[in-house]
Amino acid sequence: MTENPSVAVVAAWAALLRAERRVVSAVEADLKAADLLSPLEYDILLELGRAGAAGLRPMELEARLGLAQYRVSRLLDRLRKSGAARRRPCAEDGRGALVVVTDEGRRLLKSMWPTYAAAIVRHLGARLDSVEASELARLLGVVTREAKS
Amino acid sequence: MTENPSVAVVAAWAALLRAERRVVSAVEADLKAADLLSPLEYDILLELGRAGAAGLRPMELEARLGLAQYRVSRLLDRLRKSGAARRRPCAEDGRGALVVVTDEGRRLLKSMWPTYAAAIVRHLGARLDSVEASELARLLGVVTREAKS
DNA sequence: TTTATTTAAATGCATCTGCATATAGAAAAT
DNA sequence: ATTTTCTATATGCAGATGCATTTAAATAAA
Repeated sequence: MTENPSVAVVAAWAALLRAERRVVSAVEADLKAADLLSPLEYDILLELGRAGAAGLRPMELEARLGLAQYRVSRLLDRLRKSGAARRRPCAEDGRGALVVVTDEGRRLLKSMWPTYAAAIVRHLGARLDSVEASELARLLGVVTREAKS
Repeated sequence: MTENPSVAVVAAWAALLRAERRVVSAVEADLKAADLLSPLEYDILLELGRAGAAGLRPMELEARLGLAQYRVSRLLDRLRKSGAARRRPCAEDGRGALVVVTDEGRRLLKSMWPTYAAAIVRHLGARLDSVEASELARLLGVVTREAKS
């Protein structure tokens, strides 16, 4: 036990692994049952939607969602193939791409929300009161920000 | 927005996805860099270790870790192939298996801990004080237990 | 300029995951 | 006792992920 990495931290780590597996796979199952996109694909379309007609660079998506480069590349491939997104040439950088959500993508995004929201409530919301939910969001937010001083 | 699934719940959901991706992939990277097992494999060996010579049924692992049946089956395959676990016939149930950690598995488990603990501290612990860590563990624990009344 | 270095994105290949199903033994029904 | 149904685990196959590398363009160095 090297140097006791604080029992609480290890407990939080273990709980994070377990909670994520349980909740995410349950939500994913609900979405799949309704023949919809995965949460990750939803997130990408959401970002693209916010970016509007200007589109977004894959590297930007990579940074915002914290995904590996190749993963974004292939996720976009699939969204493109399914008709939810399309590419535009990038004026400032010839290597780059700009990815834009299509109308169909927007419709899909919108149509997913009721099911998605219901799944979130069912598998996460139903287990927390609103104070707990806020606190959980806050703590998880802290975790993804900069290291403590 | 179906019925406003409480902004806080959606925030917690989004934060859970992000935090898990960031922290888990960072820890996994540290383990991989040291040529060690994944956190999931560690967990399995840990459970097997606790079960001792009696071993554990795959279905029991499935339940404890919240994993899909086929996933456990293949994870055990690999642990077996790598020499960290082995099978014993199951007396009470001819269909079943009993999986036992090997000495090599125990050594591996033990040798992993310093690196694993350091990674947990680095990528999770360093961002939380001990009160926050406990609170996070508690809230994530609540999420994996039964639904609220 | 030409050449070297870096950066954005894509891709071949091996592994892993998820789904559906197979196998085989246990428990229940007849 | 047979047959049916159910349960525990494994597995073929398709799709996804991760790694390493490629391609092509941008930037820096010469």
